[in-house]
Amino acid sequence: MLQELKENYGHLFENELLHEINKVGTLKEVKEGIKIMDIGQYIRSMPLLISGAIKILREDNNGDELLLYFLEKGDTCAMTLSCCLGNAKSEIRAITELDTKLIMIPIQKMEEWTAKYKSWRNFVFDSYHNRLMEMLTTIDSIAFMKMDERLLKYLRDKINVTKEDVIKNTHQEIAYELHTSRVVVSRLLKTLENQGKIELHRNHIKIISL
Amino acid sequence: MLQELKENYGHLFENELLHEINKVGTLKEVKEGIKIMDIGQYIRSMPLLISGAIKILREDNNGDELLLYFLEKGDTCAMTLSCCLGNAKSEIRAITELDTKLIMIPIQKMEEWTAKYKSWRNFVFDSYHNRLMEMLTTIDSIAFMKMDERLLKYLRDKINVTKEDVIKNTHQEIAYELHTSRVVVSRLLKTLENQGKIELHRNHIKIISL
DNA sequence: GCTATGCAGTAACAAAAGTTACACTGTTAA
DNA sequence: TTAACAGTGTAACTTTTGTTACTGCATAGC
Repeated sequence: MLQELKENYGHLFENELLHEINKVGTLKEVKEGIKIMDIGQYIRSMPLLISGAIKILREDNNGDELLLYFLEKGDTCAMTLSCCLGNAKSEIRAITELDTKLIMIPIQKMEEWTAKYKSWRNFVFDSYHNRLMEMLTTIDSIAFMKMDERLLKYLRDKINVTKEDVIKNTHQEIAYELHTSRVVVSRLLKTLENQGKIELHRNHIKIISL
Repeated sequence: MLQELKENYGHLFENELLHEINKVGTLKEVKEGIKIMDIGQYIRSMPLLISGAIKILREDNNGDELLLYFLEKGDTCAMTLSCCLGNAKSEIRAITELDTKLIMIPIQKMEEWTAKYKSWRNFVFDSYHNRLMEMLTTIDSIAFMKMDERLLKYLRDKINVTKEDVIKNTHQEIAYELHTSRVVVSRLLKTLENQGKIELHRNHIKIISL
């Protein structure tokens, strides 16, 4: 684990902290599509992403979903940080988008390290900053953009995360994450296909140029 | 200023920190309707709210606005915190909603106090937490609610902040903050009036029961 | 092979929101 | 006093999004 830690967090944390993380953290490998945190669940540990990606979703009372953003290598979940401190329940759902490696750190260490290591404080503040900025981007999307633009952004974000030119999702799944209906997604995807930007296939979408 | 500090932040900060704030902070009184921070502006100090309220707005490329949330007594602006650390520009606009008293703290103190005072760290983390939660609420509104519900929530939030039963805004101003059109706001307000929930007047709205 | 099922395409329609246009009414400024 | 203007009410219309319904097609399981 120390090897992976150094590769991904070596530039951020001093050696002493890296060794502390190595001592108390546990490496977890999670397959794609696994729910690793749900709304209302209590949070006992904090994840540091080593590889892969996690999608963060919000849900309303009716069970309607919305994709908020992705977490990637070097990220941590600011929502988790946030909830740790308040000893509160999770407000979001987290599902692995890819096969993912992460180091789980017991929340007790949080406060200790925040006092002890400046690099840890900076990391935590940076995480909060990044998440606030992502949330602003999300708000921009749903407040200011029409569904066709939002769909385009969705496709772009997706290939950015997966590093592939094929999106393996059904129209229904995309509809859930954008909080719209399958028919609307099919309609808009079809016009993108007519514009030569994508190719539609059963269960996957080939990206030509976005 | 020390008096006001103790009243509003005495339960949060130890005496030593209160005195430090008193030493380096400057008390500012700002009239209602003043823009105290704009998008793209650099941030040099951090505000602690003593009284009044500030509304935080987001704007897109076309100049379209959206109200994100209000800051009140005891709050600080997590966006400011966030930008201080990154030495970045403001991503939001801040306008006083009421006559407002605040203490401005030079950003240099931020890091020093974060290392030195546990209570300050907790305050900063709490602020981040609160802001993330507000952002989630905002996302819930625009993603899951129809315009009529959003308008109702807007009116409720407004009277919560101002502690009055009269909202002194034109339909056009409300439309800007909800990012919709004046006609739509007039239409929805009229149905609320027909339901006996409000009374419409020129330049103000009387709240009956929401 | 056949059938059940899930996925995608499409039409037709409904609802919500946005737009344009214009009338009316207080208020303000000349 | 009168003209200009800002704020509001409302109708008519368009656009966008959501809904329902039905089709065909591919695949998995029998």
